[in-house]
Amino acid sequence: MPGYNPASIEKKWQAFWLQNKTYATSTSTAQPKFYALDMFPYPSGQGLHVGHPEGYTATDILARYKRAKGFNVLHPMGWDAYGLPAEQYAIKNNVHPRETTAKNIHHFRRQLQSLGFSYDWDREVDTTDPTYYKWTQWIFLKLYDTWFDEHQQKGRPISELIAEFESGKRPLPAMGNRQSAIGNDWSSLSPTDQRQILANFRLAYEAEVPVNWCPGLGTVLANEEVIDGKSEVGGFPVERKPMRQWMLRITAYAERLIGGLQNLDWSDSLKDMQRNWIGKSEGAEVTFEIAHLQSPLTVFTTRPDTLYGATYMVIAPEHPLVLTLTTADQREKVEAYRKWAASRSDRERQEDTRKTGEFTGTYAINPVNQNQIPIFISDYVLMGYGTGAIMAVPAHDDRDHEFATKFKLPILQVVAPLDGSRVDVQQEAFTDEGLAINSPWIENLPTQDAKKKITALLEEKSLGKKTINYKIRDWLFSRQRYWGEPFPIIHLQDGTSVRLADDQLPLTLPELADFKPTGTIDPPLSKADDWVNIHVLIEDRAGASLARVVPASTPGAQPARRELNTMPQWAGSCWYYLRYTDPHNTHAFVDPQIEKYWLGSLAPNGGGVDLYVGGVEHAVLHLLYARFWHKVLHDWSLVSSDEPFRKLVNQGLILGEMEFTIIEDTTTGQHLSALDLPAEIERAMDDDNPRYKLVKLDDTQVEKKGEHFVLKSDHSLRVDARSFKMSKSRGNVVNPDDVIRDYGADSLRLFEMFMGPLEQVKPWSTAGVEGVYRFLQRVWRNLFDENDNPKITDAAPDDATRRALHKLIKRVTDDIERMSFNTAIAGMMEFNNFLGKSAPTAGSGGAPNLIAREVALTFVRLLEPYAPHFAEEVHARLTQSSTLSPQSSISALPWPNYDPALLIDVTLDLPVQINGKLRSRISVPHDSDDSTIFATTLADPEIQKQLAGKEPKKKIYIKGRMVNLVV
RNA sequence: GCCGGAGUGGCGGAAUGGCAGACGCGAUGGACUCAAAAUCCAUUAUCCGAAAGGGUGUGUGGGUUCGACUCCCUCCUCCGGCACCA
Repeated sequence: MPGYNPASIEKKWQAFWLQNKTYATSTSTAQPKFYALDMFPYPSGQGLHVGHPEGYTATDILARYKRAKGFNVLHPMGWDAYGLPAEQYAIKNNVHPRETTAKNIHHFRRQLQSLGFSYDWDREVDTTDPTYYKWTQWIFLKLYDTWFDEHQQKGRPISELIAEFESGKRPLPAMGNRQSAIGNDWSSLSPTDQRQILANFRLAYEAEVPVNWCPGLGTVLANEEVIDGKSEVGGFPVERKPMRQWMLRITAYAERLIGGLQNLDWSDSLKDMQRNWIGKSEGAEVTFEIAHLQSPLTVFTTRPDTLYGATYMVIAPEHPLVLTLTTADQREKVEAYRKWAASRSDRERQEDTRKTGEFTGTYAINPVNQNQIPIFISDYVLMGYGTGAIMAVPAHDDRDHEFATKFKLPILQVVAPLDGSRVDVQQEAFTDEGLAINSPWIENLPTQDAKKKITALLEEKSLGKKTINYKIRDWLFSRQRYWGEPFPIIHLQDGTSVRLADDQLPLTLPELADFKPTGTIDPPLSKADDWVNIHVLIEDRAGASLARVVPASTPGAQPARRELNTMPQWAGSCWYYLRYTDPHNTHAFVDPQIEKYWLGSLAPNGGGVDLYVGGVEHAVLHLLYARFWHKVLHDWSLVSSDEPFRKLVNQGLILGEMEFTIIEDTTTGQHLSALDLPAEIERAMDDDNPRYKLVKLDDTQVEKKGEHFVLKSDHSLRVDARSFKMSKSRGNVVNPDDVIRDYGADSLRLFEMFMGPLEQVKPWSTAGVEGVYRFLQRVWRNLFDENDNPKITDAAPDDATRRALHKLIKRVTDDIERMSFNTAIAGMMEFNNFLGKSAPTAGSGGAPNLIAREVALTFVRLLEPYAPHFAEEVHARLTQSSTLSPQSSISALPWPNYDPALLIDVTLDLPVQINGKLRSRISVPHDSDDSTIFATTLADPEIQKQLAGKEPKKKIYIKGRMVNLVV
């Protein structure tokens, strides 16, 4: 069958590309480089959905374009293959997660290859491969061996900290109540004590922390993985519970993680999401003495200027001083409140924010005026933020106002509006900035100045200090799961832990027949007895301990146990972009020279990945975690840039096809609008045998009336017209395999790029896929006759065609550079329509003109990044290569250049406006001077009619664009 | 509530200070066909008008400008994120 037939050509070219390694990245570092990175997928059992090809096509277009521009392009793909779903599936179906993972990877790889992406498949990485996770463990140990020097704002080797302790340059920190026993001589400490001290500094440390324990999954979850008190995966309830966990000290890097955002080419919204997550707020800590008590209480506030308005104080129920502060007669009530607050889940707390609390019976002394103010406990104050205690200023804080009103506490105004207006703070808190009043130290100062002055005074009198707080908490880094990277950590009998020696990596995951959760807090790895119980020799490395696993019979060997937790799924994705640059290195996670070439600051654009595209769902977590690891590696001079991802784009979600729906009452056959459904109907639809059902309508049954869609047959019935997120339950999921089967990969790629701007949310449209499919058909028919013989001539193209072609080159090139793919495709469609007019297809009447070979080849060269199989096939047919070689691929052709002289039209067709309204148009030679243009304009009959003899007050000519006359 | 983004035909969208609606979908009419599909041609913001032509029009109201979808201010709506973070 002649004509464009994607099914037959796509397979052929995919095989050709793989066989010839057409898209292999060069190991030479002579050329300029371009690193186009996709967020690697979790290979789920569902396979690809249409959202994947969206971002992947965008980077593929850039990769293909940059190759044609002479760049050495790194465009890799891999698998983020550890993770809960594989383990859940494995437990349910009793297969090893390794098997399902391998199967899923195979499926994903086949699907991606069927889309024609130009990945270098020799650089594939798999986070579950021991040759990969060896280095994940190695980097973890780097974090373990790092402490954060606040002064230098930099991670430094733990050995340098030891050296500072040894030399006495840094005093030994206190160790709880053993302070006096420790002394101040590092080398006289026992190894156990030394290890305990160091553990307080390491970026990777163990801590007993209240965690989100999810009994349903048998694991703890990060805060980020808990949504509304339920697990993000599976939706199981989550409870708070203190457990020993591995933590990463990401909080130490908070300031640098904020600062680093500034120079990144990321969207503002994405940067804001990261900033909000880190949650920096500047304020002051203020110390309040407690009446009749020795120990003072410190609060954090961002409004120190309202200190005179503090009429009471609140501490969190879990605050360690609660019991000390509570008087005997209040004890019973306070205890009861504490118990009640502890039993409340996060969810309940979020849903019910009405203020509750209890008076402790004790008073604090306001340091600026010596007023005694009552101390309450309440769960609206969180232990995890600031100091877990606040000064309450009900006149100027909504939450304090609500509490004060309920507990009948005094409300004292200390800030007045700037405009002199009156506010009634008894009724409502005034939270804006203004002028300080009733505040002797700062009377009449505007808020900003008042903050500065009172903070300075507090510091002077040792009553407080300027403080910065962050919302971000340390990263909970361990999971009670089987399917993850084991920690290269050994627990000794003295209760301390020690890292494994580098040369004993990778620490491979033990084979377990039964990897189900134990049902207790013990992780599944506790079942691997032989693996867990080992003997080690402890070595001393620059003062730090290191464990080496040895046979039990080895002299000096001591019994020990391995860490039973595994790392979270984020671990492997924190550094995969580095591994792609040097994926087979067995000596290092990446070779320094290679890293420098691909990510170094010597690169023209300042280092990091040149383009990173992925879903917005990773806006905070993955991107924050990866940036954190990258900065630690940078502090070790192991990577040459401070930021990993210079330019980042989030592709918009693809929604399901637009749906028109109404509701049918099945008993009466009556139709109802599906908009604003009464609650009882909505409920009834969930019944097993629903009285009401949703009726989907064809778009021919519907029309627009005013603001709304209505039924054509009944204008009074409003139709619900909406696109929904694709979901199995809605039945609106589009499978890319089906689209490829029906229209081919090129049409899928083209359509996803043509739908609209990459970053935008947009609905799927099957008719739209057909539209781009027809476009490719038309291109084919313009170039080949009904027997697939080329309608091509070697004669030079006519002037108009040449000009149109050069305009197209410029347009497509500029549009790719700014990632405006939809408009580039529109340009190619226009050009093809132009070709169709000059070379009418057979059957349409006109005598078929032949298209110049040069024009056809340049056109498909521009089309290749979007529709590579199609372009290869056309190129091969037009060049009539009988044997296919790597050089015969269209990708061996350079990107065309345009001749700027050809972009200028010989005659200008200028619109003429009078007072900004279009009235006429004139034609002038493109090089006419202003006076010629105005003369032509005034001579124009239409303009003369409009002016009716009036002389324009002002004549404006915008070069090459338009003329405007002001009368 | 706070932060960010967006409002343009029946639909997806184009135009980032200079001809609003490119391109595509859908729709309508026509050609080809015994017929259908496919393909091709034409029309397609809206109002007035037979037409020529003219008026209006980018969520709302105002402003800046010779000129505003585009910049500034007000309000409204939708989407995304955060949310008792002191």
